[in-house]
Amino acid sequence: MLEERLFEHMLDRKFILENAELVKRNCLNRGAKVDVDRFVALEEQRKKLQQEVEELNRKANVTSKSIGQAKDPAEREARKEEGRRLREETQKAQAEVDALVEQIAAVQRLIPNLSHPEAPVGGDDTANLELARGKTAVPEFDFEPLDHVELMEKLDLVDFEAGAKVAGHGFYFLKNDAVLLELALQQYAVQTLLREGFTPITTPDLARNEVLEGIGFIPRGPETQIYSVENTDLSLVATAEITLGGMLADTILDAEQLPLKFCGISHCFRTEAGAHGRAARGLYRVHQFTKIEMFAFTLPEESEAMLERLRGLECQLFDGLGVPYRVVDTATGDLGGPAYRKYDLEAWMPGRGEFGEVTSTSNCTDYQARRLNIRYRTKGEKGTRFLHTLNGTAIAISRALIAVLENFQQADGSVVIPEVLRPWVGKEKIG
RNA sequence: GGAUGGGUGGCCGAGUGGUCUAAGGCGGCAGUCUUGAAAACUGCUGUGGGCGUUCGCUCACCGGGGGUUCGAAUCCCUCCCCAUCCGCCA
Repeated sequence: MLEERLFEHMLDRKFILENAELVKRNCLNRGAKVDVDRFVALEEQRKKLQQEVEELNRKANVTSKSIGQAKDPAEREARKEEGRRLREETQKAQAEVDALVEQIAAVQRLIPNLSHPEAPVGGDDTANLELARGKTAVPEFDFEPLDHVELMEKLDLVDFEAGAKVAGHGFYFLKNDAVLLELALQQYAVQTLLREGFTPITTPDLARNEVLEGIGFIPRGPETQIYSVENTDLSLVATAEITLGGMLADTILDAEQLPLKFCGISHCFRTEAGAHGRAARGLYRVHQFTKIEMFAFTLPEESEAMLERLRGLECQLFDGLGVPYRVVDTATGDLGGPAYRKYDLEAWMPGRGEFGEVTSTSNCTDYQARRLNIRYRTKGEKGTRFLHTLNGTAIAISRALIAVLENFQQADGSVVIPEVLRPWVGKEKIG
């Protein structure tokens, strides 16, 4: 019961007002510096002023309506004057409200989603909690394993120099069997999800900034990860999550239609501002890659089960590939703005000798739905409610390539193709 | 890129300055009838907010923003989107 109420008003102004302490604690856990008290004070002031505006509006409406009926010209003039006075007053009060709303929104934008009670509390990724390991054991090599950059260059699978020449550092050309591998990984992911009832979709690679903001990105912020297109309100998408969520913006669905599950294929563009140096070698942190993304719209009471399902699918995909990985429950400080709970899959990367993130799945509850105005209607019930959105990586090509190549490398420098990919690659081995 | 026509409630669609309520239809819900269902008939039926002890009252919303006016779906400006045709093009 309590939880249901929680979802219903999550992070709208009323909820924040009525649960200021809870919101404050959550901001602290997430490392979000937000002045919740100021929000409450401003919002209370706004509510009072808003009521005054509405009362003035009501009076002005009454006056206006009476003019059409007044016969006497002098009487009409007098009422017009009264109307003018009222409208002027309204405008003044409204301007005050607008100014308040702007200040309130500025604070509100900084407030992250609530957090799942079981999500590990902590400031950053060092507080993340390992939940499980994949079916495949971390490989023991009887030789010194190469990292994917060395492997790919030896096998003529990539051209980083040409990428840098054409588009700058962080861009690359895939070549030869790497291209077949990319296509195979796409097929493998899409075919798997098709069997699970997902609707395959290719999406635009650009989106309006409004949509980016609805999903929770800040396109023109100082630390943005987003490429903006000059002289437009468009940005290159950092993930198909943006376009898939935006696809249903301003939509009211019937409850029976839910859940909707999409499997989107798009390119992803990231500036990676300030991320140079650390783990930046090769394909790990690049400005462009292809990604197969899962996205689900669900009823509020079904989103937690859906998150487990998306995580299960990610495990299934990487178990199927034969790539060793661990599942991590993301700590509150590392959740970002929209996620209520997030699991990452981290694949073993022999070249680095450590685990590296390859997928991420989040339950964003109604945080994105509220900002994008995506609701549902239940038969026989009055009104509408915000639905829940979830996203999860099926396969991010660049990082999946690292994991596959590094784990399947042989002593002679060749790479065995995972069995599930062979139908599309058309061979058993590269090199 | 050029031309033209459009954007109205869950959907379709009327509405070019003022009768309190955005016509009508479809869909949906309820009722009558029926053994049950369908059909027919009758009634109800937009979203969000505020106030009020049930009934209710009220504000905003006709693609977005701005303007004219006492009063705008309607007039003006601007932007966006959609359709059709032409041009260009993978």
